Amino acid sequence: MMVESASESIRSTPTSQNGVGSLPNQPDGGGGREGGTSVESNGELTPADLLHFQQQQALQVARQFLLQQATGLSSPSNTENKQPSVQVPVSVAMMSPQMITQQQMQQILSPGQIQAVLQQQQALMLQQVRTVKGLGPLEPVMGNKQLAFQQQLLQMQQIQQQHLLNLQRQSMVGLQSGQGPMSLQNLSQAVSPSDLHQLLKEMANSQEESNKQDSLDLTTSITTSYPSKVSPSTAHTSLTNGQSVLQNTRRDSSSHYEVTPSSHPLYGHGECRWPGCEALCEDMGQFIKHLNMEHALDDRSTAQCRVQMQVVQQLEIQLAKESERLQAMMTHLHMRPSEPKPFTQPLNLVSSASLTKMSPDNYPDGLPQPPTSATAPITPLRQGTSVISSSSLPSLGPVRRRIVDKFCTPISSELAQNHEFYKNAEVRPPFTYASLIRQAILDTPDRQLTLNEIYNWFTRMFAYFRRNTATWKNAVRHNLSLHKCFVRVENVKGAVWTVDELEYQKRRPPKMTGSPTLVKNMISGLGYGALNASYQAALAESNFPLMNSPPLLNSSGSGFHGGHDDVTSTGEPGNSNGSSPRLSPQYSQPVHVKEEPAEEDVRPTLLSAPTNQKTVLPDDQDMEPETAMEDLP
DNA sequence: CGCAAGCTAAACACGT
DNA sequence: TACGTGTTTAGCTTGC
Repeated sequence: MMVESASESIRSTPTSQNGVGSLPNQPDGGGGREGGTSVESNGELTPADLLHFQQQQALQVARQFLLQQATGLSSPSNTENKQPSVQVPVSVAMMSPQMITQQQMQQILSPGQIQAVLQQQQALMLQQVRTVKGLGPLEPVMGNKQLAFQQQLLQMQQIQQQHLLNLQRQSMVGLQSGQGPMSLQNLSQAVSPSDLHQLLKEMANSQEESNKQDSLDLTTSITTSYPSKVSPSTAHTSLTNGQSVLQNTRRDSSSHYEVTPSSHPLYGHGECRWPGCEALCEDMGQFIKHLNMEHALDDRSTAQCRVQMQVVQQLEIQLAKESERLQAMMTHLHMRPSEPKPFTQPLNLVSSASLTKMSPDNYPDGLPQPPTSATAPITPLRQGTSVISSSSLPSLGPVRRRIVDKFCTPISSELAQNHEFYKNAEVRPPFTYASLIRQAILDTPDRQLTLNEIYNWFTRMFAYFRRNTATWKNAVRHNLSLHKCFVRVENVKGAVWTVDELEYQKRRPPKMTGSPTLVKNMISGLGYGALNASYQAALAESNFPLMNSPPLLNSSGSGFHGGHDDVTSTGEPGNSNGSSPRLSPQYSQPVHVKEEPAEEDVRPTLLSAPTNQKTVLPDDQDMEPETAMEDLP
């Protein structure tokens, strides 16, 4: 059977090899057409954020560049000279750009090491990029300076990718913090405008020569494994948006995207990047033709454009909102961005280690927040995947999801905070199908959904699931059938699915227990009490209604479903966390659980879920705790 | 290395 | 017959 799906396997394989795991989307990302799909998909989100992020990223790079120069470690001219002196594992060099911000590196490594890392990474990336592009080895023609700039560019692209990933993952939460100690403003203050301008200008020039094929689409870089898909133009474009200082780069002449013979914002890697279109175009000419024919000014295009505008708008709004929140959070916590803390890593690097450094309050958003962000970066780190592989993070597979689960990201919380993001961005939500299905079901007042309604919820809530329907729908069905926690009930309107909360919870604790390290870290870091407290606080703060409402206890079974389930799994596996006995079987509704793969079913008798077997749930209402939280838009 | 958990693919049964 | 819904099985990957 599997054999037959050779092509499919192949498609997914690459992704998994990347350490990203495979997603329904993955297939798309893997093969030809698919690749376009994913790429394009991401492209839909980026426009808005890009503008913001690229500014920051560019600034960051610029800052780094200046920093390096100041340190005398890596000025364009001496790039090759000094690096050999410091030995840095290639893996580190490769990872750093993706996983660690320069600040972090600076905190962890010595200047020399940092430089070495950067250089190694740059060299590697450069090589890879060139390989990808079929450019072959570096052309001798390119002077040291040019080379250096190109490297800087690559670095910038990597950073951009990283940020985009973070953005997608965190839905822009704490973006600025993610930048590290130095905020945009700080940076702009610290670095003279002229320096930045100069740097960018030069970078643009050098890049222009070497990267003519790159598209403007950042998303591509995210989805694919190509380290350098972000063309300098992208950065510039974005830059022009914010810092006036940064304007006047190569693109200053034109405020709009110009269709040069070599690049077009809607064209990249031989594919049309028009939302929803993945048409293959061998060259720019063909693309232009395609563009004019397929995407002419008509109702459809107009509608798509409108949608895109909304996406951008929403993202911008969310970014602003999240930034503001972060600001407030940091202010409240007296966290000084520039404080050189060993582990004040950007959110995306939050780990058990960093957690230990934080006080319970450090995460107003509670654990919930980090999880998402943590997932991506952490995964690669742990897995030691290369930068390249991690670059395709947007579509993390099982690994990511599992990690998230472990980090107890309350799905509801995550969703609450980022649902707009997931709704518009084709980013795979960092949750398992089971948790999503559960969320979908719990989101309804009745706590029961037909299969089709579940499908609709998926597509409504996640842009990601508007593609590859066959794949994920199959997965949904598979999950519904496979997991005991999902109970099929013959209802008036047919068969509906409900969640057996108890069963659902049952399967999670083991995980936590299973990973003593994680648990230990978390415990040591915050202590359960603290953790719980912070988590609750986070819940309370979370947008999710559910969070605010019911005390954990009530939620015991189903109530807390959303955030809680994950929470439970994480911090307080029933056993350890005495504070929140939520999981304790309080519901004694006799619902029969699926007979299936029952694990060592503890006592199926107690079902928290409003399982209405064969009939409409009478007491669904009882589960109000959940209902309360069900505010999912 | 083995196991568990997840994901994906696919075959198959049933009902509409 | 086509399609939707459910169930199952199998292969893979990843984390512990």
